[in-house]
Amino acid sequence: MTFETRLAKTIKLALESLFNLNVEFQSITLQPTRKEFEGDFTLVVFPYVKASRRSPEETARMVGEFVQSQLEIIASFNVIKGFLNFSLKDEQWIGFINEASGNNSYGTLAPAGNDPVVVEYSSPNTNKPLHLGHVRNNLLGYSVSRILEAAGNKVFKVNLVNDRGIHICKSMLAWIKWGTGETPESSGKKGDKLVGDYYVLFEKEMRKEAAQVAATTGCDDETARNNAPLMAEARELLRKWEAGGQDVVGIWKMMNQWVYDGFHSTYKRMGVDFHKIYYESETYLLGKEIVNEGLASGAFFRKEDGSVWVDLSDEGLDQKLLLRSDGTSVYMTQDIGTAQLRYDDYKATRMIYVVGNEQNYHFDVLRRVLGKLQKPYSEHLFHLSYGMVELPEGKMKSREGTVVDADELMEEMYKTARETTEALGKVDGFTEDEKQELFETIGMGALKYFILKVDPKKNMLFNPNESIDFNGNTGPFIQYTHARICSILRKAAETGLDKQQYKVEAIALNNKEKILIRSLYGFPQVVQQAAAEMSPAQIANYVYDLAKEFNQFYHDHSVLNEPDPDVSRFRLDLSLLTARVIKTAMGLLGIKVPERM
RNA sequence: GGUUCCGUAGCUCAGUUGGAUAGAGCAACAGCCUUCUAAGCUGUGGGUCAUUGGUUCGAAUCCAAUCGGAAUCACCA
Repeated sequence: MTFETRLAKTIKLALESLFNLNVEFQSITLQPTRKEFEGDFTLVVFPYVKASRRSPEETARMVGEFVQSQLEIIASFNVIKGFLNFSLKDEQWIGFINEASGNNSYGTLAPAGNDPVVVEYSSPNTNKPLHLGHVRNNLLGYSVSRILEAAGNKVFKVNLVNDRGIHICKSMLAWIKWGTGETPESSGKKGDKLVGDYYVLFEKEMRKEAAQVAATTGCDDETARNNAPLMAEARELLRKWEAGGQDVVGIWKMMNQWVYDGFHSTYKRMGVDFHKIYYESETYLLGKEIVNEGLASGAFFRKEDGSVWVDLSDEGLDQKLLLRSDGTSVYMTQDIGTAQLRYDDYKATRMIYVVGNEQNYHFDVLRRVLGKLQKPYSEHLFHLSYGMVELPEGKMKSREGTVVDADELMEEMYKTARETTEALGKVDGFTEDEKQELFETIGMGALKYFILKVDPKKNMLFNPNESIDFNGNTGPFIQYTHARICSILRKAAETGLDKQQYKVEAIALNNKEKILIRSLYGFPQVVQQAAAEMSPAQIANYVYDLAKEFNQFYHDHSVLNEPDPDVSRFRLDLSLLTARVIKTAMGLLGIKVPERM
């Protein structure tokens, strides 16, 4: 039973016997006492003054006295206005550290197995390399998966690759027309970059044509683009692909494989992975069947031109297209199919889609459409919607060349980590391999933390001209704190301090120790909360505070040079648990922590 | 125009589900390495929590309106 639970139970008893007031146990909320006041847990008594018919101070004093006399873990209490602050006995806190420092998986739960969750993330197109927006998506998806696992869920990470459609045909067409057989091997380019270049080439040439069309016919931009001869060729290619034309499918497979090879290395460096990869080319037909079922059951309707629609006007939305008049499927059709497939594959109780907030409307419609179909899982879809990464000049635009490429960004982070670390002279005793690994750890740590510390639903700003910081509220700051602790642990192992025992009653906690202990004590709750809200940012902010608190403790008090052997030994446990929580928390963000840096 | 989201220090962001005097980092300035790693620690300055009302013991947090910004409203994905 947690300290809070025991306190709350006694408080409930106090309210009953002192004021004849019966309150819901759940409604008694204790909060950590703010640092500027003395105490560990605070009860706000204002809600009870009506029933007590006494002043807030008097009410608090009476409850405090009752609780202190009944509950042996309480050392003292104080009252400030309507705030009742309880202090726990030191031995309780020390006992907690003693127990938790012996628990290798402190803060996380074992997977229950009966509550499978599917997290879809990444879901790239195969015509463009991954950029900063994808980085946010991937880091969020991976981290949320880890956090849900830590909260006891069985998690399946899946990726749905958008490998078909008109956009792929554009890259293919450009490669066929102007590629002269170029391959990743012959060009030395990464496969996804190569294919992306042909997509850009197509757009460039097509725009030239469109400009001519517009000049001769005087039509608007959009019409001009649709009437460009290259667009007609691309559509023809798509028809051939859908008809299963051998040569087209061959090129398609080859070029997609180049892209997958390229993505694979990007994913690997980013440290993300998947249980299963779905391909739209393999799933896009499934949605049609379901739509036809809906048509038969009357959930959907057909218009005169043959197109199929759902009417959501009774739910305050619009009519939405589900099948084109030529019978081909649209985005929504595909998502209806993949939702069903995923449900069949995993019997998931929750299906989480990590997708940008520009698709909020789409997922709102998807859930309602599945509801119309009376699918049991329609209530269990969750769109984890995240904000865009913006540059100082606004949105990233590929046309203006302001897209921040994922590979280049990671390489940049590596270089900055190397320069900074070497300038500090921190790697003198390192082998070449160890250096490489350390620079990578620090560079990726800085990048990941920078992105994950921001609340997912908010837009965030990235300024390419200012390198991501390594000081202050950053990944390297936290990594550094971990490395410092590891240094203490190594030395303690050399002197044999870690083998000794200590006497609880010989220790009186100081303020910095208490603050640190309370933070450590709160870790499991933070994990649960982050899982409930699917917010890695909560983990990030927690672990930053923890690292800061350790640094303050470290600055004011020594572990190894402490003359009192009991205190020294206890502080070693405190440090050990801090290091472990830092490592676990950073792991939930997909960030490694070095033992030396 | 409809819908959804956002607005907190010069900049980037927190703010524990309605609690005490709104916090960090960066940037600026001033200190701290003979002591477990100075990627650290300490201090100074910086705020009408967009605005106005409402709800109540109590509001950055909840409600309404207004202002400002973003996304979306395709037989694109």
